[in-house]
Amino acid sequence: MPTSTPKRRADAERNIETILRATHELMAHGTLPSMSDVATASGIGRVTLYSHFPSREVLLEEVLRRGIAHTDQVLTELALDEQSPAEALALVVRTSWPILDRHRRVRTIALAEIGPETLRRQHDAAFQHVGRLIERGRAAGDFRTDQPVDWLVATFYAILHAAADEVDAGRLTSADAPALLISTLLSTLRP
Amino acid sequence: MPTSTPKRRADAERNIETILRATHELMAHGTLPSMSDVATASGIGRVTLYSHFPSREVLLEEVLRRGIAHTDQVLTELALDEQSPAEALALVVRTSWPILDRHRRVRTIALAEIGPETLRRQHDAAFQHVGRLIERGRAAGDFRTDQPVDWLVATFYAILHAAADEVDAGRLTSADAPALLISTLLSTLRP
DNA sequence: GGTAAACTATACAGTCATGTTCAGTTTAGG
DNA sequence: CCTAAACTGAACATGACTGTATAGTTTACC
Repeated sequence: MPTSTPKRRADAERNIETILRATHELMAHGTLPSMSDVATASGIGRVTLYSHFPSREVLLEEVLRRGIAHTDQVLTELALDEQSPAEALALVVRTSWPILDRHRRVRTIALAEIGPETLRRQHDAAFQHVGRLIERGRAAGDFRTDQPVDWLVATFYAILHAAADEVDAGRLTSADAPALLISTLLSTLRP
Repeated sequence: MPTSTPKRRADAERNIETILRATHELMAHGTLPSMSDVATASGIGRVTLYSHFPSREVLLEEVLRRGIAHTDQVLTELALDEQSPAEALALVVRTSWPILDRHRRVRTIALAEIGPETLRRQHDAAFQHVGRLIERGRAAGDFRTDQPVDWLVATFYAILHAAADEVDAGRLTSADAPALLISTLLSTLRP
């Protein structure tokens, strides 16, 4: 579905893209940017910025929405259903890892500004991929059935984020992470 | 060691206590409080507040420091070394759980204000209890040795926090959490 | 009961961010 | 090439917060 097209001029379109990219960049760097920060970083006037995004909240939400939509698309393209549960899990980890590495801080920063419930709702799409995967694994007898699926999904993402934090702290290299993750995740999922 | 006693009057002492409690309360409620907020919530004048804590940063750090010191003390008193590793793990979970429930948000809120490195340094004390426990379990052959201890500790806390988040989200009850946690944690730690 | 410590309210200075208005310039696109 | 869309900087109004200073009142404690 094409996003509703209110006949924007090409330069406007381009600037919006620039703004969103710059905002993401700033957030990924760890700071909650002010509108002035965004304008400066984008090389765009503050007034123009406001003409595209009526408030900072809207801007941040849009940055988040795009990131999650992107992740969702990538996970969808993996065609997880065509693999065995264990293979699919490894695939998800190896694919999600570099993406997570880029989006993790954005999520944390946004968390402070917009509510956790908004964030959660946005995230649900991505969560569902893992949820389906786990349910399939349970049906096939590969994964444990003595704990709620919700909990297994929650631990899955918690462990993923833990790895990201460990990389940040310098106690783990980004290259070592996937293997370690798959090993730990299988431990939590196996019967 | 008695904290250095610069001859404060009893009412001052009492007010400081009140301020710290109120600040903790506000942070636990999910908001990063301003100095005015703290003063109002404490029923104490803003000027008095400043006379005890020269800046907001100092106040927040002190709140955090006390929380961690308290946790550390509780964990120390458990005498973990006198139990088997698996029993000690269960004990840590059951003990840490209610404490975590009260301090988790404080930590998140503080994170936004003071740097992550300050927070990390403060947290290290608590982490060491779990670190020692895991190393002891490895030596006894009860816990796995194919992953770094640092990683096992990181997953331990990540899973604990995940449970807290699930309770927040209403997908898990606080009462069910400990059993689920112990089960999951043992899965990640067993060889 | 006297004195210094501690508290209070009010007021002020300074900073920073948000969002808006205006008047003027550039540029996309038919 | 013309016009409307898009952009620009400068200025303005507003509000929140941080700290500090002042002058006066209450209270702990010897």
